Amino acid sequence: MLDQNSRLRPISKIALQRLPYYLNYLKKKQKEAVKNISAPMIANGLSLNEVQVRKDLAIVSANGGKPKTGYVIDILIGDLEKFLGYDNVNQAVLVGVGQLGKALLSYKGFDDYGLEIVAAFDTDQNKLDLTINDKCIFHMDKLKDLCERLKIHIGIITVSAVNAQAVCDQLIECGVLAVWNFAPVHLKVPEHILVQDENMASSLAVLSRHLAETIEKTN
Amino acid sequence: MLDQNSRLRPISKIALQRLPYYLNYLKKKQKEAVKNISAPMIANGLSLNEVQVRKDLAIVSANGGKPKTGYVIDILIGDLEKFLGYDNVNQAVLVGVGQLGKALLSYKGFDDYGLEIVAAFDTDQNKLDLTINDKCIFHMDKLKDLCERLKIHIGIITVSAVNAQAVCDQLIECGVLAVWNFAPVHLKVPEHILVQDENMASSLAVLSRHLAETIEKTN
DNA sequence: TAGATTGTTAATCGATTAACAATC
DNA sequence: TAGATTGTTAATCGATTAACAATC
Repeated sequence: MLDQNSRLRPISKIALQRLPYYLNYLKKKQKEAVKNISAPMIANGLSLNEVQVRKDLAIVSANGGKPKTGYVIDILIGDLEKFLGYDNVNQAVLVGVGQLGKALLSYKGFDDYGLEIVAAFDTDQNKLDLTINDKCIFHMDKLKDLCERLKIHIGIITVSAVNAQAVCDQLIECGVLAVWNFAPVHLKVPEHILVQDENMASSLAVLSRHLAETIEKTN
Repeated sequence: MLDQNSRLRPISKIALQRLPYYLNYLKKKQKEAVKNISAPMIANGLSLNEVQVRKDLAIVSANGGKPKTGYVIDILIGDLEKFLGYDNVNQAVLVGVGQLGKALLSYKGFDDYGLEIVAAFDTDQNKLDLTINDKCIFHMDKLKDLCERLKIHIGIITVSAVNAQAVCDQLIECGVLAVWNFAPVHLKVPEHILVQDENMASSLAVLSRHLAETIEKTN
């Protein structure tokens, strides 16, 4: 139960990352006209432990659930969206307009998660002044001016591994507080800056190993 | 130290995901003509604990390091690449040729990680028989035939959240053993099937919260 | 009332970090 | 030899899961 006049409730990163799964599941159930839902039900739907679900929801839920009936689904969805900050929009810039950069620029779904990419940057002359999904592509020269003027706090890095650290340094110089890094490198940043890695090489390592183990077992 | 005639060395998922970072760092140093490298050096370069680095390398390295000098960088790189299976190629199919699917199809870098996307599938008539980066796009009808014929073990899901579970079920039906899931949903799969999630909604939750916390502190 | 479910405290598990002997 | 570094055992830390009283 979350008291009204509280500050931000502490939550671990790993728990935080589970919340969008709850939200997705609850919205699905909501569409099926389900009105109440219990932790054991959610746990079953998402293959989680039911105590874990209850603990996660205790952080998020303003008024908690009721024994026997569980949580009111509409209220719980609202609490999750509020906790995840989907109501207030965070603006971001994207650096590196390659295939992946273009894909992220084109993606319309970020609105739902409270993210707005306001502009993209690249050094390639051929890409400049193009528009993708109504987002302009500027030269890196203009990064600082735009970020400071619009008080941008999120930088998305979709440049190659070799350039990622330099771009990261520039973004921080421009006042960015959180970096979404798609380059397969470790970025060194000051203590108060957050780097969220989306490292496909790491994911592929997990996939490849699972296959190796599975195939070994069948021998 | 890894004895020659061993089976696959056990490793935790979280340690496995660190290995590509080591590899990237070592290759960078190799380019700088560094010949030997120590765990404390790597730990410093990647902002990790040095004991953790040594334990990770102990799993991967065939002959270990030497006190005082550390590891021979060329050998360690070879050991890592072998451990990660970058020498033998895993074939994959991709389902869902939207913006993200196209970006992944276009990406040339997967070769380096031992992944080859052999074909893509969609249900949209307009996308069929197109070719992206030499990869054909087929109708879902042809999924099973192709997967079974080529013995495909990896399925990449880049369809929308609502369709992801159905696509996942089909892939498993086709003999896929590991699923790389870009849809922001939890997929239910049999025990022996691995799902590796690339959930951008989870990442955004982390970014958004960091901003909320940082901004709260400045008030 | 009976029992499903909540919220929370205690126990377990796994990963990280500290301590330390061995060695090049 | 002296000391940096290795590999490993022990201690710590945090997250997950089990146990249980409270309650609708």
